[in-house]
Amino acid sequence: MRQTYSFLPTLQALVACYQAFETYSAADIRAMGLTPPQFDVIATLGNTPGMTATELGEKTLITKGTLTGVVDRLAERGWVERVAHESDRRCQIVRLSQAGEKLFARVFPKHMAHLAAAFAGAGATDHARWQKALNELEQVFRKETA
Amino acid sequence: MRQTYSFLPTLQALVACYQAFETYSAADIRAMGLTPPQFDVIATLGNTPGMTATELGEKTLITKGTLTGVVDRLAERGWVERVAHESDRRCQIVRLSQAGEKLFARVFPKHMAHLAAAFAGAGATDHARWQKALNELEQVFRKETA
DNA sequence: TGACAATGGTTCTAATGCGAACTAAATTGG
DNA sequence: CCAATTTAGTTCGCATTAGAACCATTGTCA
Repeated sequence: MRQTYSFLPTLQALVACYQAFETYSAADIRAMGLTPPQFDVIATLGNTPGMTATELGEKTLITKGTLTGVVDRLAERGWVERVAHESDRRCQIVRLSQAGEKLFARVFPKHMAHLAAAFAGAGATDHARWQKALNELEQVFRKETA
Repeated sequence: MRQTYSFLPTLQALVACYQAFETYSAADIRAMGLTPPQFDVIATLGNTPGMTATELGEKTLITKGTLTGVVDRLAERGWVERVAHESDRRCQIVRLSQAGEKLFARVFPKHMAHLAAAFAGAGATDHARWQKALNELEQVFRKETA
């Protein structure tokens, strides 16, 4: 009777795939003393002059309530700093500190290499097919919300 | 220089797709007064005589440390119960209570309908293509771990 | 200009989430 | 048959997570 739902295998595959990625990626990130969201923020801020907290949340897919805490802990460790926005006093610009830049230079290439190792056998055709499938599937859930 | 990493768009698509699913699915589940992990447990236990906590964790992809708390809260509300395993005193069988069965009968079809609505336009060919892509991608991360 | 809605962040609560340390029970090897 | 190892669950510490309530600031519009 479970099989009346023909979409379940697709959803199970999506969740299993995402979990596998998370596990593979997070192990490497934690070994460097960071959490996945912390790494996301550092990676997003790297090679930029900084950005609004809202913009940072959009890029990292972290909700604003959560982002406050993540940035707090990164700021405590001296890797990011909050500076006032020039024209809009509601905004805060979040950017890497000097130490943050150094951290970025150390951990970002390292993690990219870790990911690249996993994709060693994949070609451009594979990536195109995967991206097409994922984008289609994403639209399945977005069209209902809109 | 970001573009030296040809796999990043694939990973971004995976994360975005998963997030879209989570958001779409969780909204419906929360509206029924449950959290996504709680729904997973209820759905997994439905139409079964119950199972070991380890087995439940494997099916729901919830780590054992987390599962303890999830089952605790479901047990407090009277939806699941823990019973001793017959031969192995280390194990506990987790199963739905009477109230849990009623809850399952109420929320499971409802949520399946919600998901089915999203997949309304998708055919068997689409599902086959999506599953193939997701399984391939999952193996990318698993082959390194093994 | 002055009520009023919209936006940007913080704070709060409840629930995950993971890894590591821990207890109890079962299994294995010699 | 006993010591050493494995397995099943719980507990703990720390960090995230979503959503709602909240404050301050900005934008809109009559």
